[in-house]
Amino acid sequence: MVSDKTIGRISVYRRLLKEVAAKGETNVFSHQLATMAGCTPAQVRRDVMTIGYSGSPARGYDVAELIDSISAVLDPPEHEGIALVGVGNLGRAMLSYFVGRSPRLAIVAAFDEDPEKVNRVIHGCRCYPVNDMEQVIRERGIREAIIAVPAAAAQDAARRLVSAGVNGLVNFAPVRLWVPDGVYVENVDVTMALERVAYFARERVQERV
Amino acid sequence: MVSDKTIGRISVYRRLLKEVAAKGETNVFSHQLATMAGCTPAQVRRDVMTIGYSGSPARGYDVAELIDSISAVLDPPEHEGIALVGVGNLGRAMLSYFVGRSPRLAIVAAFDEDPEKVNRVIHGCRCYPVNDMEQVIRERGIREAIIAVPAAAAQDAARRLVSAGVNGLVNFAPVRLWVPDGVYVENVDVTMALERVAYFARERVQERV
DNA sequence: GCCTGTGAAGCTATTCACAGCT
DNA sequence: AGCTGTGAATAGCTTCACAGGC
Repeated sequence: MVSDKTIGRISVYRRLLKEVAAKGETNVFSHQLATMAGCTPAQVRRDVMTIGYSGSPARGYDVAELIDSISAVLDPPEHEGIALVGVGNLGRAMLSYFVGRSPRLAIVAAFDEDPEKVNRVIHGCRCYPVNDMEQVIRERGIREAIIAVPAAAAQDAARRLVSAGVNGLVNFAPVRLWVPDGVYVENVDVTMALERVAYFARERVQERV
Repeated sequence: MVSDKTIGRISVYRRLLKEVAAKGETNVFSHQLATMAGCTPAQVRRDVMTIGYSGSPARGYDVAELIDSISAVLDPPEHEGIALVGVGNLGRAMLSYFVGRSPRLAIVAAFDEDPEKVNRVIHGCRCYPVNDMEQVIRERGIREAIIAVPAAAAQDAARRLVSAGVNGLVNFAPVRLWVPDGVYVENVDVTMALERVAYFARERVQERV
């Protein structure tokens, strides 16, 4: 079991490595990856060690091999479909964001209660009525979902998703979700992010005085 | 100086406290807040201590006073306007999200290069052409910004924002931004969040076997 | 009895520093 | 000379556990 911090960073490394590969580079040193990722070389080496890959002192890491090693950890053994609940502005942003991304993780079903959206295909993804949620999720064997509904509707969405078999959630609603043990929730809290930025932006300025 | 973890949690506490206040409760115990926030009572007490508030063993914390103490840390001394760069789906989601929120932090100017959007008012916020960015930000004394543009445009947006005086950024683009010392960047990395959820959702299931 | 405030302990994550390799 | 891999040290964060108060 790898720590959540390391999982987050290797996800970033992989994205950077793909950029490096696109430039035609075949090898990369820990200090280069560290500069790109905004962390220390020691951190990169420790993370790489954690996932069981190793490079050579002479050439650093083989870009393609490191991408494969990271993918072996991050990627599900087979394609996994993701559900999206809520096709408002945020939901559509998620759809356009994940269109044409990693084939292993793609949004395959969206849910909304707006009759205008239901049964239409939005950004390449079919939108179902909320009432069909349990059925579609079971049929497709969906295990992860993105909650992009207003705060008041989030808990109920989570409950229904979990009851249909979902055990991983990305939650954009500004509420703490109650879920059974064994369900993993990652909260993306924009208000918190903004308040944090406002605080540290102020503090940093004062620091320099 | 308070740690970023604590700043994040007290932002959550404040939101929860406002819910508690709305129910008419005037006092709350650390274990109640902890349950709502998904952390331990000791953590709550430590955070409250850090920001210099204290409750009473008999009544716990006074809800209104604790909200005020948190606000004294989090809120800027006077109203601060925030800029939004990129009025696509994600940008509009941010606008509707922050409409009618805390009066202390509000999006006061949006920027986009789409002529269809420029000079219109969207969700109550005026949209300016990207070319006016420096000028509007200087005139309004804006210090924080949200970057909601595609990855390829993010670094340039950051550069222009910082050159105009912004020193706090919430970045939704999946790239690491290069900014001078003294500028605080909070990355909201949705791909990372989703990959993490996929990983831990899988691991947790295996754990139970 | 059940709460808060807090020193001290415990844990986790990060960084150091250097042996070993090319 | 400059890199990786990694045990050891450090730093930072969380939890324990209990004194003190109502």
